[in-house]
Amino acid sequence: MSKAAEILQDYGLRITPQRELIFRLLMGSKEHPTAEKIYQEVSEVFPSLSRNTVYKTLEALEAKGLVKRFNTGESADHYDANTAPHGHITCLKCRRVDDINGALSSIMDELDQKAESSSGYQVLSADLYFYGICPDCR
Amino acid sequence: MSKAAEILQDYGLRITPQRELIFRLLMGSKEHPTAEKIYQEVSEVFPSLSRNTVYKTLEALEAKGLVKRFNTGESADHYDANTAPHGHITCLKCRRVDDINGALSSIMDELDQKAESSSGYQVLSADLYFYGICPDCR
DNA sequence: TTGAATGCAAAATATTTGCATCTTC
DNA sequence: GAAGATGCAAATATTTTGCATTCAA
Repeated sequence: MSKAAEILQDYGLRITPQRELIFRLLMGSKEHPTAEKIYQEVSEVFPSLSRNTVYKTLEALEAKGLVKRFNTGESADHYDANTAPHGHITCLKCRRVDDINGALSSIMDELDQKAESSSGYQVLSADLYFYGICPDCR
Repeated sequence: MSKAAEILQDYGLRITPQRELIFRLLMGSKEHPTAEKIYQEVSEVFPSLSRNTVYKTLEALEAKGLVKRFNTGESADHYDANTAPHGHITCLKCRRVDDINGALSSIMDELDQKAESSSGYQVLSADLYFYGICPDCR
């Protein structure tokens, strides 16, 4: 059984070929694909795949916390199977989205605390989005 | 001439009653309304207002940097006339969105630098979104 | 008076829903 | 066998586009 399938099982999700491939693709990608991108890739393997299944699958994965959905200012949402807290950076020219892992973790706590004390909210999570120009576009 | 109208003029935007009211409403609001919310409020004053005008107006304001558009995970985008860098915090229960002003500014630079050196991007801006439970919902 | 703003209708995009069929457990 | 997943079609929600009319400068 694939790693993806194991995780699905651990989280009480049924293993179907479509679902496993969608999740596997997300786990193995650093590209934060949109639902449409996933649909296009997976439907090459399962030509009968419907977008509905992609959305339902992503919804199920999101509900279990296995993927995270986010938006960088474009129309379509992006999905990410990297569930460790991390930031994202979007290139304003080519629109690619990269992860910022680790580098920020030391400041995150401080950030959360300041947000909490200044807002009066109980802070549960934070999303950090950076915008700029990627190395390739410069 | 209203403050809002003055700013519109300064930025080379024509002053129309609809546009002025939309911008005035955004400047005077701490509620980060959606396009639909703005449409509903402004169409009470101008019953013939079309959504198109709201979107076009927001687009013009955004292009001049007078308002900022963002998304907190819901379907509709929010608009904010507070253009100074600041964070947002969304209540996961009631979905209200508050500003986090000032409190974070001291860390922002450090954050940008870490993002820049870890990603190789040239960082131009950052958006910080916090999620939690607001004082009223606790 | 001229270029931009408005309003209406229709289109485009992304996502969700209803439901019948099929599959996993 | 039952609960859940899939796929198709249609619906919804948000935003954009085309175009004729009106208005601000």
